[in-house]
Amino acid sequence: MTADETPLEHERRAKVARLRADGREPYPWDFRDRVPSDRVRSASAALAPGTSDAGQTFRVAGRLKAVREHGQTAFADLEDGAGRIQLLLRADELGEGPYRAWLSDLDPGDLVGAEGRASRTRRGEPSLEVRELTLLAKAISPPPEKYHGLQDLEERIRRRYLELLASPESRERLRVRSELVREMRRYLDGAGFWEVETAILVPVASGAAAAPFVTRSNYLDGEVRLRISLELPLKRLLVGGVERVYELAKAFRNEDLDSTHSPEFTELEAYWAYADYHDMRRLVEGLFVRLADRVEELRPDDPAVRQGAALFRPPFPTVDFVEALERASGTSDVLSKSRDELRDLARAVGSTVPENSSTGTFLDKLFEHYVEPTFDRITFVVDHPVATTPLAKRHRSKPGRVERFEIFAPGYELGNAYTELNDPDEQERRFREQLGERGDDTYAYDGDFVRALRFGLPPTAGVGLGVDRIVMALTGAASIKDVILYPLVRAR
RNA sequence: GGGCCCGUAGCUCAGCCCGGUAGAGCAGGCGGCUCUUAACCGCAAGGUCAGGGGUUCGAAUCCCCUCGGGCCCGCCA
Repeated sequence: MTADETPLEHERRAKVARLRADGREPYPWDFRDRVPSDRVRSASAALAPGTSDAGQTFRVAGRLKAVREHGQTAFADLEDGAGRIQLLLRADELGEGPYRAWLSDLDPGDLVGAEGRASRTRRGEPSLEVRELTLLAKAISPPPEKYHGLQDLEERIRRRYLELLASPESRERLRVRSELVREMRRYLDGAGFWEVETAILVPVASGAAAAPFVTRSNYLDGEVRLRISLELPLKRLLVGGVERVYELAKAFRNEDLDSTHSPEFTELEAYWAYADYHDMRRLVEGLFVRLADRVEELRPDDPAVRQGAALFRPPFPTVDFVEALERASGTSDVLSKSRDELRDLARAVGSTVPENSSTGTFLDKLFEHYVEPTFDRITFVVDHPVATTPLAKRHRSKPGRVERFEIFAPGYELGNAYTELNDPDEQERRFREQLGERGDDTYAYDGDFVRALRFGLPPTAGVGLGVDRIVMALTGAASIKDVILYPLVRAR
């Protein structure tokens, strides 16, 4: 036994050695002409129990899930991407010697190819009556327990492959996410948006107030950061004449992981020239309907999905940030309160944000405390105070406000959109006001972005959506870890 | 950062309160069985009880520390 080998693994390595000694390759190169297992299943369905169809030969390949030996007959479950099919092995069909050899050489977890004919057992189970069996890859380590699977949450995350191979449900979650992301792209592609990729490694992490990951470039002989949002590079593209653009990719924030936050998360940001936030709301609502339709198409019988999809169907309630906050908190004239007054109000409701936080931060804290918990459906919060949103254009008719909407699902934020601020001097002023008010959790000052605005950014609407959270809400996932394949874990 | 909880065989879990030879099922080994499907029956095997320290005649069990994880709260516009 090698140092980290368990007795089980030792046993299975011995089988590999036995196969090789026998001239049979335990890791062959290919297995041609296989069909998905559901083809066998449907061919079997037509048969009478206890019969088989000698007319057609099928070749299937997949993972061996269970072997039920029964003397001169044995049953095995083979699982592939299309599902599960039972293999029927008979000593009189395979020959006593080969039959015995197969049963002693094969273990649950092995990848095998099988050739045979469709049949149905006496009890009616669709099966493949096997004429020939080929080991395609020997599993040295045993799979998780066949009935309970892999339960330990830590193991499920650290060794995602084990969860996936043990649980069709986890593979299904992965498929649904993949299809939903594809649908987002299809929707924006169809609306004439170009998909682009902007830099992940940046000199200044801008576009949001969050702590970046800092790393080092040997080439630059200095620090670089991982982006915390996609916003500013995308808006620069509109200065350059690109009119509709989106990026669907990861952003990184140096923060804790909990049920709704992950230090690396997937964002969808889209920018649309010659449009405002009313246009953007229509675009987003159209996307939500498409996603709701798609997810119900994918999982029509899943009650959590039915509930999730229903959330994403308009009409959505609209809540005015200031009115809602004033009503819920019993405070009047929130917009004319000083930073210190707002700080005291936030303190009074238990917020422990730093003393020197910005006016916008205190307003957000108050909103979070008084209004957010009341959302029981997807809600659009609109027209935030200017101080909360340094990159948004001031409201055309409501003084002290910006043209913005924020989208909330019950329990967490899904996205954020506004008519983009395109006045370079006002942008510079707004950045500096925040910097002046407070130190480290403000938006990083991106001087080059202000310089870009001086060349003219068209009137523009932009949106940022949390892709992981949208998938959560649509599928009824309780934790972001259910929709992110590899959440950040400590090395062990 | 604070509080509570968890870590026992490859996997799923008992045992911990109230200290006294470390258990079961699955998987694996050997034997039996020609229609099972969490197959079944018999036999044998499998352990750094997360790690370290302490209390005790004796610690998986009680105490302390460390590591990893979970949940809640805080922080993260």
